[in-house]
Amino acid sequence: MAEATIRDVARRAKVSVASVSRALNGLNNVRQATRDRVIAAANELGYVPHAGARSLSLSRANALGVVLPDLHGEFFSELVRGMDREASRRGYFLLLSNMHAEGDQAPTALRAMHGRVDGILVMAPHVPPEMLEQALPSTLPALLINAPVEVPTRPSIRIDNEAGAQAAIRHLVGIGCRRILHIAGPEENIDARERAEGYFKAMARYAPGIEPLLFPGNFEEEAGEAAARDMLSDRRGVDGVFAANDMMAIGCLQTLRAAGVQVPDEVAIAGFDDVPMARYLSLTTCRVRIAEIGERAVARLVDRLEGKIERVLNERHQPELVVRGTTAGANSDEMAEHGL
Amino acid sequence: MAEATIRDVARRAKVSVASVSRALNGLNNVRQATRDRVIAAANELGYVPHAGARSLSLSRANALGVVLPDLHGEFFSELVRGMDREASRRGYFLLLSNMHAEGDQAPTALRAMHGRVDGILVMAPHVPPEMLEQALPSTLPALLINAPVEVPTRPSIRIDNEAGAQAAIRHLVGIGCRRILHIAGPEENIDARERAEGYFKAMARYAPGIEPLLFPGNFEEEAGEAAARDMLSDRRGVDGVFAANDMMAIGCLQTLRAAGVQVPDEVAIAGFDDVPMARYLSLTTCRVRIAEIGERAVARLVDRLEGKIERVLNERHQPELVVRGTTAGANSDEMAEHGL
DNA sequence: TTGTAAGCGTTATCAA
DNA sequence: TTGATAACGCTTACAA
Repeated sequence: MAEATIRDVARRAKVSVASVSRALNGLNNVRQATRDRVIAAANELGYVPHAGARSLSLSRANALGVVLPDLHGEFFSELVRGMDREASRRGYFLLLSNMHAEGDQAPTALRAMHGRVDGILVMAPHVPPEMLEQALPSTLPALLINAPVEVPTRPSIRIDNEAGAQAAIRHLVGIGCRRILHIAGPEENIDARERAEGYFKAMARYAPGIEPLLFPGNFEEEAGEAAARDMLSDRRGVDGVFAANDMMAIGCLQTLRAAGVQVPDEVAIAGFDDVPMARYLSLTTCRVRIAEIGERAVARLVDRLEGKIERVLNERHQPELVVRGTTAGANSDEMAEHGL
Repeated sequence: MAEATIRDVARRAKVSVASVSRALNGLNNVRQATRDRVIAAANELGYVPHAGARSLSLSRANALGVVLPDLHGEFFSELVRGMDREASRRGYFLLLSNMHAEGDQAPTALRAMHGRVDGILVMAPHVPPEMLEQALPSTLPALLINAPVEVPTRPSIRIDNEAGAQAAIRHLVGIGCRRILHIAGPEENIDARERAEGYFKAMARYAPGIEPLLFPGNFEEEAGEAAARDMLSDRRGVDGVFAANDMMAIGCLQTLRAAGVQVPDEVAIAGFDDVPMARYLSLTTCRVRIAEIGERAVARLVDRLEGKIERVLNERHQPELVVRGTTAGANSDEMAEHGL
């Protein structure tokens, strides 16, 4: 049998479709007896309202589009988990569309969302802003997550990468590191660029006169391994490593340890993100509460959809330095307490 | 300005809406000149078809509903990643709805999908089958992932937990373990139950006469730690551990090692899942290719939606034993090669 | 309090 | 090859 429609219910309850709609949506201009009849009929028929038709009529879909690049494990799930949590709290569905980093999939994915979502959450750390601006349907409210730059006209939420990097360097210097190497992320990635920027600024500030050392990476574990091998062949006096993300920090850590280098005694290591593995390897890192970012993103978008005006347009998520074994030198706590 | 509709395009191109629809959808019964005019007009107006209206008219939404419980990190993202990959390949969107383990959210979530998706993928390892069957809209094609039992009328995809458990035990016995402890998962979880079942069967088969040892757990790391503490206080001759998932295996491993127990020499440990961390900790485990399950699930559902009949109704995903350091005894490879 | 009917933005049928 | 027009399933004026 085909699914029952509102007309079937109306027929069965011997009322008009309008009354069915009113009764089922809890409007008060309907007699109790009528409402009861309608509800009974709906139950008997196993009637479920057709969300598509409903949203066409109401011109709102109660769904949010989520456009993400190919993300690495934890980052993806945490982000979506946070979004989902807040979305279901607010009564919205999430419509997912991964766009693969390359290609011109972004515009396509965004267009296809028109008419099925009320707003979109876009994460595109690699897409140039003008391309993004062009691809975004002008009428569809959007919130940008980690966009390469703050598009002035679009609300956004970003990680405060510089603050995180500064905290990490400050801490490394605080436990006595001087020649600190930065394993950088991919150049086209805004987070990577900002973390490097934070590194340079922090070095100038906390370790003035000491020349910064950069090793180019790509956020993959192998890059950290490569950096470690490089150090093993020519140490250049490096006594600290700040990697642009945890995976590279982990690669570096494992390779150094395997070669017999004492961490943190000879070389201290800090990462960025606080992936679950960081805790197991006791890696010092800048914690990014990804789920929280997802929640905030949804909350802000829904607020806007529901007419609440925003005070802040561009929000920054503050990472939190988590000190663990890879930097926990003998007297680190004490030194940290003394402000450096 | 409001979004342009098909009527605006029609007006601008001086044709009927029917022609616009035909032209834009690539039907061939439209003159080239007309098509050009329509396309030009559409571009000028920045016209994007309204997916909701389209799907109402076509009575198909090009979207799949995904109903998942609260999953732990890697499992969730891998599953969704696999689904998304296949879905975008096939031209479908994913509509996400986490249902939280408790509550009667399942029926609600499922109902709300009516009219916005063409089929649903449901994962509900904890929901009793009759409740599930009742909640599933009878007209909406569904594919069950890890359902508690194979509902005969519903296609499903499951992990072959028994096979995985048997392989693990066989391997442990093969490297010389005899008194093997099983750290079980939650009782209401079908995977956990099947893994325990596999453990019992395999013990009877590969270590006949040796009494099985069970420690109740809940898939959380802490349960593994508790099991380890239990062993530390009373070893009972345990020389092998098979945990129902990696997290518990990891908890056990860390706690034993911290207490100075040599793994694998004194106690060998194997888990289940092959979470990313397993590789770092060199944990032997049964690999479940989660993304692959997601892909298969989408592929099968879409096939069905598109009229391809299925030969297999209930499919089992075969885990693969991955031997690593926590069981790699001196002569394990050799013994494994000799078939035991 | 109820019913009739006009939308919402498409596609598809049927004539022309 | 085109255009009117009736669906699709719902909500909501407007009338009664």
